[in-house]
Amino acid sequence: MTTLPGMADEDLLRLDQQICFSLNAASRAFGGVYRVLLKDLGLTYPQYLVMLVLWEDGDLPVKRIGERLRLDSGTLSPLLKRLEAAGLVRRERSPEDERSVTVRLTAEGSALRGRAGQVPRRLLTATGLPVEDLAALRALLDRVTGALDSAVVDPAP
Amino acid sequence: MTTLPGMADEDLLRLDQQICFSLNAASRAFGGVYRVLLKDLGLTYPQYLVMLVLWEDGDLPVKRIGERLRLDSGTLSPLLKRLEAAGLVRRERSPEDERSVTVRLTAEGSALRGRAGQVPRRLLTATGLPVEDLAALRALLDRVTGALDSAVVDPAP
DNA sequence: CGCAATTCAATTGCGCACAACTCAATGGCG
DNA sequence: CGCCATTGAGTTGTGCGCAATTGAATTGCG
Repeated sequence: MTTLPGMADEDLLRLDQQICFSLNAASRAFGGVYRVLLKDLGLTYPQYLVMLVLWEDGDLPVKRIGERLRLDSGTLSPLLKRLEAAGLVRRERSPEDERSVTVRLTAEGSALRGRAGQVPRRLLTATGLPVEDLAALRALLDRVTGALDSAVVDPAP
Repeated sequence: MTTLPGMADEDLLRLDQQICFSLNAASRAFGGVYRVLLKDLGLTYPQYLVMLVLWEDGDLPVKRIGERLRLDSGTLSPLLKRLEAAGLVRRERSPEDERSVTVRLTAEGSALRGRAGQVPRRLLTATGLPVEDLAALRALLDRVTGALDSAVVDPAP
C-alpha cells in the first residue's frame, strides 16, 4: 500500500505543513507581484490570464477559455462581464449554437497586448531564477497537477 | 540590465503564460484535493493551515498566526470567528495588552488533530511524486517566494 | 417525431485574499 | 504629564474560486 514506511504521522504532518505552506506562499507572492505589474493596465491577475489566452488564440467561446484556465462559468461569467465593462472584450451569443457565448477582443483589448509586453520580462527577473530553473519548476508543477487531478480521492478513509 | 538577451517579448509572453498557468493550476489542484480530504473534518484548506499552526505552536495571538501564514487580519478575523463558532478555538483579549487577541485551542480543537493524522499521507500519495521530488519542489517554491517578496517592483516602467 | 438527457452560460451563496479604513490600546518623546 | 505616532483587530468593499442550481438550447434515443 501507500504507507511510506518509516515515517510517523507526526513527521508527515510537518512535511505536509511545509509543502502546502510553500505552495500557498508562492502562489500569493506571484499574485502580489502581478498585481503591481498589472495595476496600470487596469487588470487583475485572473483577468490577465484570460487576456493572455485571447491574445494567443483569438476569439473563443467561454467554454474554451474555461478549459484552458481550469475555470468554470461561476468564475468566468462575472469576470468576463467586468472585462466587457472595461471595453476590452465583447460577448456574443453564437448564431449556430445559441447556448454558447463567444468572447471577442475589441480593438482596445487587442491594443492592450502591446502595453503588456514588458510584464513577463519584469516578472521573470523578479523571480530571481534562471529560465532553466523556471522550466523545471513548471514541469514539476504540471506533474503534480496531473497526478492530483487524476487521483480519485475518496472522502472517507 | 535585465534584458535576457536573445528572447523576444513574444517568447517571454508565452513562457510567462505557461508559468503562471502552471502555478495557478497546481495551487487550485492542491486546494481541490485538500477540500475533499478535509470535508469530514469540517475544515476548509485555510482553516486547516491555521489549525496546523496551532497544533504545532499551541496558543498564539492573531498577529503571530498571520506572520506564520502570511495572512492579515482582514482574512484571519472572520476565519477565526468561524473556527470559534465551530467550537475548535476560543479567542480572548490578552490581559497584558488589550489590543492583542490570543487564540486558544479548545479540547475539541486539540482532539481534531488525531482525526487529521491521515490527511498528509493521503495527500502525499495523491501528488504521485516521491518525497525527494516534493522536497525539491518546496525548495524551488521557497526560493521564488523569497525573491518575489524582496523584489521591489516599481509599478510604472 | 417527441421526450428525456445533456450541454452551456449565468446566478446564488459561501469562504478566502487583499486594500483601505476605523477604533482602541500602547509607547515614546518633548 | 500630555500628545501623537504606532500597533493590533476588526470592518467594509471588491474580486476570485467553487459548489449547487437554474434555464434555455441542443442532442440523442426510442
